Amino acid sequence: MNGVLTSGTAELAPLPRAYFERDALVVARALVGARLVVRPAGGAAAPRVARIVETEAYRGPRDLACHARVGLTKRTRTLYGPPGHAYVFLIYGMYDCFNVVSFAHGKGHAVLVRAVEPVSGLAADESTAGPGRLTRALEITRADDAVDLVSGERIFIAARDRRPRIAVSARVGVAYAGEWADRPWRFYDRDSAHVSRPPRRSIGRHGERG
DNA sequence: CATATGATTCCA
DNA sequence: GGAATCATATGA
Repeated sequence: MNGVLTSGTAELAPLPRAYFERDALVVARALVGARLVVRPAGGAAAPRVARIVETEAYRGPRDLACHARVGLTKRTRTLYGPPGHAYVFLIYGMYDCFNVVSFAHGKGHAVLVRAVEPVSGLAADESTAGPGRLTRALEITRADDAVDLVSGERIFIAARDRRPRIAVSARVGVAYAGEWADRPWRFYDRDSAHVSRPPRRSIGRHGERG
């Protein structure tokens, strides 16, 4: 299984390991517009394909919003593992969050995927805006923790087919992290209607554009 | 062992 | 505004 798929005329192939071997801040920005592909268990059903429209960078133990702040534990084993693997964790006892381990083995960097927009193979009525919603729609669970995203077997990420207009903001839901919560480490597609927390709609000509 | 809490979502 | 719901982290 090399993971190569065809979607119309576009080829979907897994991004290489080197793509993920960069600071999470770089990977987070690069992933906006990339496509997330999930092969349903069993392999009979069509792959689910979605375009990533919102991400956040988490940058290791010094970043007090990052799970890596507690050091290497059973939970953070994957986060501290090699880049290009999925780090999936349960949040609030109810939702699974999908992350991509980045930078280098032992660094504790990851990129949280916060929203995607459906491309193919997804139920049209299910929302994919929000980290808990997209995993539910794509059927990504903690069972997928530590899967290799480069092998192309179960989950992989394919390059963007066009360059999105990217906006930046502070990360969501990390107020406990003090000054780290204010870092502009959230990236989203300005033109997507599937971002989890859209910017305030500007009224008139004085509104900022993202 | 006991307790607090979270990279969220949904409902009133 | 508040509940749901539970694995993880931390302290007794």
